[in-house]
Amino acid sequence: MAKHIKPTESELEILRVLWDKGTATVRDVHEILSEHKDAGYTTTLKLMQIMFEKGIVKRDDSNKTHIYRANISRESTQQQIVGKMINSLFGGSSSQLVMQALGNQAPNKEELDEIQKMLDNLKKQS
Amino acid sequence: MAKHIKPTESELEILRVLWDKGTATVRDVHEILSEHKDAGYTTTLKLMQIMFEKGIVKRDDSNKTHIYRANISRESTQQQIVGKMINSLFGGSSSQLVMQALGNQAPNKEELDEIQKMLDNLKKQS
DNA sequence: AATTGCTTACGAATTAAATCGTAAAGCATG
DNA sequence: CATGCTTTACGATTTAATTCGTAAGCAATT
Repeated sequence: MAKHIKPTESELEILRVLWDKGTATVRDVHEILSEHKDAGYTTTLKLMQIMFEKGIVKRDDSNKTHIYRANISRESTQQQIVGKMINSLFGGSSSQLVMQALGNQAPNKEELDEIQKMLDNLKKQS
Repeated sequence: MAKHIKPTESELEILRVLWDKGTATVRDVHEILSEHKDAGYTTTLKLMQIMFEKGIVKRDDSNKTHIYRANISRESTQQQIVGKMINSLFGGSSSQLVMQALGNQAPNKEELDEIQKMLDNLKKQS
């Protein structure tokens, strides 16, 4: 079940773009990345080719300019990474992570309500 | 203020031992790590020497067998890593991370209460 | 004092990630 | 069809992290 796929830091940056846009060419991705990072076009290309080989992204290569999309979901990736972090950095205690995140950077009113709702649900079950 | 120190995966494993025990020799650390990982003794030694050069750990070398301790706190390291993750994976929304963590692995009753307390505090402020 | 065992130091090899240069192919336009 | 622009492919280099082999020092034991 667990896909054991661990995107690297750079791969995550690319995935974020693909998750946001749905589909994108190498150039699309590169333009967005280069706002905050400077690496050549072929670097982005190469990374996306490697991601394709790994199965992290899919692509439509029926045209000259290939069109990429993510092949792993944002949610499952978040879950994987958060889960690993809970274990490696918080001794398996998710509440420790929650406290840290809340203390770190407080959410606004709507977000607080959302969290409260989730908390109420969990309380009912326990 | 921000120390811009980014421990690697292996360094984090060592830090966890040091945070737990307070002080430890290379052998102490190695014994614990080798329960779950197999790498030679000198590998652990080398890593800890590098961490010393980087300033991540301190050591008392007044005796032949050096005694190490962490030089960055568990809390600040957690904060740094969680903060980075919120930005890179959750678009800056800490509540998204919180929801993910809670859904991932539900805390027990006491932990839920603790989180509730924290939430109440945040609500008062907003 | 020789042997054994544990320690640190340190160079070197390995592995993995990221970067880039160059070539070849497609396609539009003069 | 030649020129120029954009694309992919791919090998090579660079950089960083991890791993290990070997030497040297020190201390206890024989």
